[in-house]
Amino acid sequence: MSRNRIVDLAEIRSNCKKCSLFQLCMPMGLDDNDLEKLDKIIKRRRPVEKGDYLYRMGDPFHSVYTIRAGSLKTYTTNQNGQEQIIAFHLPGDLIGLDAIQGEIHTCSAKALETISVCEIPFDRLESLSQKIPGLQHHLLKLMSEELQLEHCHMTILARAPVEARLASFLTQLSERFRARGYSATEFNLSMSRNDIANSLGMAVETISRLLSQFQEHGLLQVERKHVQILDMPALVELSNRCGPNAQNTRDSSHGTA
Amino acid sequence: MSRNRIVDLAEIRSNCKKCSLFQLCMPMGLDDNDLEKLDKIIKRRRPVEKGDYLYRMGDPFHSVYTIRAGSLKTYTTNQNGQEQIIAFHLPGDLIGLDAIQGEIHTCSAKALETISVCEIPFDRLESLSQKIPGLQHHLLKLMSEELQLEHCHMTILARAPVEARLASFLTQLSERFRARGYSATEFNLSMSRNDIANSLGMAVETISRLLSQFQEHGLLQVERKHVQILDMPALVELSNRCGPNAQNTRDSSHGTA
DNA sequence: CAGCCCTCTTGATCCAGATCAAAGGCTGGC
DNA sequence: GCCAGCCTTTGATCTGGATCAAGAGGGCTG
Repeated sequence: MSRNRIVDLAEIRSNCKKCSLFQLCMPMGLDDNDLEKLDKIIKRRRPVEKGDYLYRMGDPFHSVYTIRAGSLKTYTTNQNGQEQIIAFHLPGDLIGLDAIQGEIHTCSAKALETISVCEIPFDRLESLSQKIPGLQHHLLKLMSEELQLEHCHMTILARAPVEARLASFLTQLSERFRARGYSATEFNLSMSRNDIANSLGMAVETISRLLSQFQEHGLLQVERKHVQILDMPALVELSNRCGPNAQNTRDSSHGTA
Repeated sequence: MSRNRIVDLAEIRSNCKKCSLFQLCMPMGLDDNDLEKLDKIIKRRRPVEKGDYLYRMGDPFHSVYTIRAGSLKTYTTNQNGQEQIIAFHLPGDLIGLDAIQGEIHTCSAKALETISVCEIPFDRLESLSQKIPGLQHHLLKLMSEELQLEHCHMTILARAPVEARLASFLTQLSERFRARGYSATEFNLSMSRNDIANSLGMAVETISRLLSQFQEHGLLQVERKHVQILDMPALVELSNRCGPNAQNTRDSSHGTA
């Protein structure tokens, strides 16, 4: 199981200071002393296999997690057992902060592929951030950012036509890849069409149709999980157009507006 | 303008310790010493009139606000000028924390009626919470709670049929009134039907029709802004049923399932 | 007090996108 | 290497809720 992961494990043992994701997950401007303190409270965990849970809705809350590699989804489950995906998370993301209130996880976190994470016991993080002002600010900032992202997502869910939803999903993902030093125009989707549909409040069939349509219109190239964005400005334009008449804006020869 | 508000102003000048909302907006367990420190950084502001802004999207972020009386809505505006309501806020709510990241307000906050608020300069709140562990924890907890509420809202926006959306809105509002010591079954809606529709991702007409329908089914009594809930269990049931066949569950004689 | 405007309600129609159906492709297991 | 099962795509149909339309009621203004 872990035989072919020895290299990963070795890498995982490296400390915060050497971690390439450090700038994403933790505050700039911590001095070496603070860094060491932080490093001490972090537990490196064994990789989590695809489909496994980092935590489940209802679990007691003890730790938050930063993703070192791979991606995962967080989702809630309602009375009828239907799941609703809240967000997808990429390397550098800090997850679990939504469970501080109530001290019970209100989402489940499931790996979309094999992932590795750092576990940070929350009580220790909290007392550490009591001592390190930059850390406290960083935590608040991260939660604030999460709120902003969700506001954006809510806006999309409430009003946007399907084209805008998918375009928005793709451009946002692209932006996040760019921020992590990956290509912004070419990437692999770690989530299924079903997951995309779920997170955007749509049907799988609609996702599939739209991807084909986007490809036809020359916005992107899609082959199974692999996506190459060809016309980013058009996609961005589409994603902003949450109003009426959100059709192809590039080729206006047969546009409706 | 403020001539008929002298009494309010007097009340507003009272300090945190005497404030009836204190338990809602600030952490339990602060000792008198801490309380005084907190009290010192809080500015009491003149009432904000109905329709006025506490802050606007794009404004630089300096302060967070606790609502002392009245209610307001926060909303974002997209490229096309369409607004999307993020949330309604009641007395005791602390708002503005979503602007920490970026230090620019990403929502506008507009009074639904005349409100009074306490303004808390964020930098001072932050350094104070650096000294008072309970305060830091409280801030984190409040943001965590906000995240949870938004997850819930997102779930509703993504999937729920209109009956569930409205039922959920009403039961949540009821719950919040109860938490503030008001009646959970009889209250006035400070927001217009339009605002309700907007926040739930629906059309005004649908809100209107559903309210009539709920009334016909004996779930509630509604007269303009005034609402009296008659069958809370049924409403709760409706609101949980985010799945298919979310019709009247009480009278199963003509149910579809 | 009349008039206007704005919010709300109710009815009729329409359509975006869900659902139903069915046929490929991959992928993982044996 | 082959089979089973899932994921994805594409087409056909259906429907929930939006949109369009038209009053009705309330409240603010002059």
